[in-house]
Amino acid sequence: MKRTTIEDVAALAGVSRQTVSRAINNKGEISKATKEKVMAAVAELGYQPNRLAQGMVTQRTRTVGLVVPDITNLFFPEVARGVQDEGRLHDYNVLLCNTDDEPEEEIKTMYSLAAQRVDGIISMGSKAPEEQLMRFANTFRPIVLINRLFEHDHVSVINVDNFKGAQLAVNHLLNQGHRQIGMLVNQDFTRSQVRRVQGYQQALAEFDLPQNESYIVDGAPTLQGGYAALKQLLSQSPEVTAVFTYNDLMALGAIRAAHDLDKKVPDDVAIMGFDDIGMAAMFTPSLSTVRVDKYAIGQIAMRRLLEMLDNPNEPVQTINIDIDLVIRESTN
Amino acid sequence: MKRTTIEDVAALAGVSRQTVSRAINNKGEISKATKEKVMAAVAELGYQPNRLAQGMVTQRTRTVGLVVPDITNLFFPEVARGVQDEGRLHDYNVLLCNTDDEPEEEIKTMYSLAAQRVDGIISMGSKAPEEQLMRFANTFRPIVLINRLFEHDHVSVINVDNFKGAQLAVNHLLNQGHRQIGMLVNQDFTRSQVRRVQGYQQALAEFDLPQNESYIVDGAPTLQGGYAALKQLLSQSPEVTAVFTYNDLMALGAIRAAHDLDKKVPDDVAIMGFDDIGMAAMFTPSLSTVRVDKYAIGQIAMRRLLEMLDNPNEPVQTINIDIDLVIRESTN
DNA sequence: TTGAAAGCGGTACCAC
DNA sequence: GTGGTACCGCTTTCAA
Repeated sequence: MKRTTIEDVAALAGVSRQTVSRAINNKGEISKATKEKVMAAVAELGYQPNRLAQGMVTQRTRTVGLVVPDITNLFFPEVARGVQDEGRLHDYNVLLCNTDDEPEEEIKTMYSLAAQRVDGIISMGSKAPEEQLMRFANTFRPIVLINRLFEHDHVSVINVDNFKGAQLAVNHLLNQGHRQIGMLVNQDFTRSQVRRVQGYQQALAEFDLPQNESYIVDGAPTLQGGYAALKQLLSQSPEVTAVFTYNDLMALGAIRAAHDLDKKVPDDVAIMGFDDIGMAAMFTPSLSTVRVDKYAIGQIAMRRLLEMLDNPNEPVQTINIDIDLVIRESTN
Repeated sequence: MKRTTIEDVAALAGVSRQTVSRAINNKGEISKATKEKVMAAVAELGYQPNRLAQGMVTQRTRTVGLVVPDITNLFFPEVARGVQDEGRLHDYNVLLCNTDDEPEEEIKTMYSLAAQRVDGIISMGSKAPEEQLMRFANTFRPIVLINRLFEHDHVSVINVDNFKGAQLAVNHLLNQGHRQIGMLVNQDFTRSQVRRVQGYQQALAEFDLPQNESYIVDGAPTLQGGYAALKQLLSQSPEVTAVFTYNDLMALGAIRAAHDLDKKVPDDVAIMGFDDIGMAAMFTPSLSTVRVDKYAIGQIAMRRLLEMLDNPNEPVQTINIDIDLVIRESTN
């Protein structure tokens, strides 16, 4: 299917290609009459410039890459929307890639995006080894990393205040009178995971409570993971009366597990999540959690990327996203 | 940041550009010795071919466009994963676009994807006017449409058996003894919406039950929409004992609404959804629903697109995706 | 087996 | 104000 080119438009309008280009891009001097003639031809042929060709010469593709562990995880679609909506405002398209948390896939993906000449990359929950990420950042810019600590002058970083969030969450449980507080977490050593555990530990420490290793139970960051992890925790340590989870998905799975164990939430076990996904408010009991504005994260990341594109020499930034506590029925 | 080009590799290896191209693409005759020399240079420079340039000459970008109403809606991320995973197997990337169910945005998006020279487009839940879609299909190929009826020799269609699914669902409720059965639905006139309502009506008709217009309540296809719609339905028609919803999100919202109205599910109201999203099994009560293999839909759509790309002259296909009933706690 | 030249569809730069 | 020409980085065609 031969598509119409700038040449066709030029021929129909009886002008040169450059004139067409000027008319379309509102660039350079051009008489009103010619411009109208050209635009008429454009409309008649339904002409749209080939973005590849434009990209070749301008070295800009108006495309960014968004790398996430798994778009199926309820956290990421909202971030993706933020990125896309902000991108659309600036006529940018988004290439979405999943890594399944595999560092090699992640690195491969980033190089592939670079080969496709995206203008920038936003990567969330990166697990790539420091050194490989460094090597990549040396060859590509700009990059925005979400929830990963990293220093490089091509890389801006956006971090949720995971430590504070976890601290607030556990403090709330403590203030409710709980003293045996467990945590369900996916031990994947990402920054957000580590910080949430540290916040949990800090809160306990400030209450002069002992750190009981066996109160921290490992599990996948999913409904099923939380379900299994709570069952394990309660069978090992039946004295536990409250649980803080790595994310809402795990928390909702845990609530179901409690239900299946004939434990009432929050009377027998209080459960507190992290993220505030849409489902959290509708669940029965509705979930107390730490709210993270996922959409805003996406928006901010995209804005940062565009700024870096416009001002390549400006120093990179580290942005902290604030969080707050949402108390619902699952804690009391 | 100047990236290394084929020229750099050629210079380092001491050969011409075409020889490098041949070595990389395993195309044409080339001696083993030269090839090794070239590959060494490629490795040393970390060279990756510019995909834009490749696309310009081959007229293939190895990129497809995926158009969805809203990636935030739990149904779509799984389909997107199916598309991407299948795409990745063939070295394809996916441009993801949201339309927010706005026909104009949808059409604009498709033209924009065409301008970016994606090799094909997969569009889900299209609401674009027939005539505009037709005009677009005349200028672009190939296209795969999911859940929209459309005939064009550039367009393959994938349909979930919505009619049968709705029929099965309502039949189950009828077999449980329910006779006052309501439906909560987003009246957006998409194919899937219309067919699900028709299936509901057909099931009632086959039981010689009257069609009560006021039993069909309109609502957004979201948690909140289902929540509000159930409240409205029960206040208008308190005699209703069972409800079938357009999708699981509405069903889960409805369950919460029933809870807030002090109605037991399923004892006071039975609730049946559609889609079987991951959350359905974890909710309390867990949700009876019509299972749709969303991941498979994405996979199949991508495969179909690749086939159409490989065999442009083969006639297009219409593929039906089968469904089945999953009975859980919310009906009995 | 290898290289030179043309061209994909645009834009930038420089004449006129 | 408008047109000619070079060139972005690659593959295809054809000649050597």
